[in-house]
Amino acid sequence: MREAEFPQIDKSIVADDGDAFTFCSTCAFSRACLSQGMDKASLRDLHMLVEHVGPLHAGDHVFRAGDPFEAIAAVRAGTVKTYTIDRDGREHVLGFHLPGEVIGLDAIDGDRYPCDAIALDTVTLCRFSFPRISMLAARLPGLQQTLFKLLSRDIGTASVLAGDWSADERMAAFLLGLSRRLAARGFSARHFQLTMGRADIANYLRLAPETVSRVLKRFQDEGLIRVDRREVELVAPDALLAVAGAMLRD
Amino acid sequence: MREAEFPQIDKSIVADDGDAFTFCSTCAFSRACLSQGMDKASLRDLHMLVEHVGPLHAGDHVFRAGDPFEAIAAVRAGTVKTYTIDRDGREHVLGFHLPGEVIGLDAIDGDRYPCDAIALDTVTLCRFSFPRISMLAARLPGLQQTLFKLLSRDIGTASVLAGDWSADERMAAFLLGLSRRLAARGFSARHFQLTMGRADIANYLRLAPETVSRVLKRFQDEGLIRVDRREVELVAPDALLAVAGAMLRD
DNA sequence: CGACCATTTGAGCAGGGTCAAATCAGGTGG
DNA sequence: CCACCTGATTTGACCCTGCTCAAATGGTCG
Repeated sequence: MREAEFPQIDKSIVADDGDAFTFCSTCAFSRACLSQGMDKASLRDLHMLVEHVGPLHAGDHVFRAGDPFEAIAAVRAGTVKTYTIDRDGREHVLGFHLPGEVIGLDAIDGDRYPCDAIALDTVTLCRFSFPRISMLAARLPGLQQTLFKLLSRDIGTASVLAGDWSADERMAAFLLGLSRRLAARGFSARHFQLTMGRADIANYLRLAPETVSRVLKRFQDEGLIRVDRREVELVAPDALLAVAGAMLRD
Repeated sequence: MREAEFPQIDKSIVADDGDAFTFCSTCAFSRACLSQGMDKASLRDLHMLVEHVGPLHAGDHVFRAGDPFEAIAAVRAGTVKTYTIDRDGREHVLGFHLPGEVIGLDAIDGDRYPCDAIALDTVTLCRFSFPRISMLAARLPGLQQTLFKLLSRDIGTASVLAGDWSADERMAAFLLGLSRRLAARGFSARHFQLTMGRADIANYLRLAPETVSRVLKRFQDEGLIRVDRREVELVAPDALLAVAGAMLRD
């Protein structure tokens, strides 16, 4: 049922020398590398150092804060939440990572992961040893560029979230952001499941869970969305975009 | 007067073949590269593609949002503010960049700078063509690693700022952050000048200027700091750290 | 001295947080 | 098949931090 919704994950590639191999086309690397015109031999080199992980189940950790940093990982299926627990015991949700997205990049600086990564549902991953992928990146300009871009993009994302936006702006941008990211992977942009609870959404958006609940309800009353439990339908995405305002359009 | 406060900027290096050249030791690259044990010949290669820029004066732009992205830059002297102006005309201060820090990293993803960078006082820079430094990074593992780390660190910094901290926590962390960064470059950790106005600080911390003013005053009344105009003295850094709490210690 | 700008100070307001209670979906056991 | 338990979500009432608006202060430079 859930599986059926997934777009094709793997892609068959025939290398120039005639050798065929299978490449997971969900992970950011393959997509980015393919789009950067990386040749097939290089794709195969990249493929060689991938370690497929999972399936993990809801609540399983991908890595924990303090673990020695060895690898970054691309989500193939499911949702991963990254978060920290500060000295006062408060949790800070850093992000939700959908299929195709890469986690662990913030660990490069420092030799340990600075946050926890936990599966919110059934998750599979591609794991890339960081020393090895750096080494490969030195040989493959396209890969190096891809890594630089992934890192750079995360800076931008974090900066936007750091802005002083209203609860409405945050919520609207969050929904549209999910929608766009899901659409980019072949899922429906209009109708999707929230894989995380209200408390996680609230924490991520720096709001109280009660506020998330109220804003969602108001959005529904205003005809912008329809929500039922964790199921969301964007009824008027354009109106939602207007609410998100500068947070998305900048 | 101001100049005298600056620690030594340039460092003389004698390459293995006996050639001597001067290397600016303020910029993050040289520091990081030196500490990564990069050999002298490589340092010279890096030095070859540096373009020294400036001095720029308060109000001069280093680059503007929308300019084609060509280069990243390390601040040698002065303070650079990065900010965006959103569709509603509101300014969002992204950061203040002190000597030794690198700007333009968030432009790598996308072919244009996503923000404006403006000098707050007299600024000099080292400019590195990005295509050329990437190419060099492919040859020099230490440089590639340095770039990855710089990018990764900025993700972490932005994530912390995105948290939901109180005005007191933000202000305390801001002051201590400046202090630490200045100290790392050889300036006094206890006594320094704010090169930015209250409005900029407020905007950066997502507070109102009035709140910044009030919090600073209260910190002074409580004996944590002494402020006069733009001059700050950290009277009780440890107490300030306690106020910053999890924002800095995590 | 006077204009100008940044900063401070004061008073009042409100967005969103907190606390507590009600509701509801899903899982369990009878 | 239904009562019951559990944890998530919603709803209501109230409060507080930090914002807004406005006016005062004070330093700087012609």
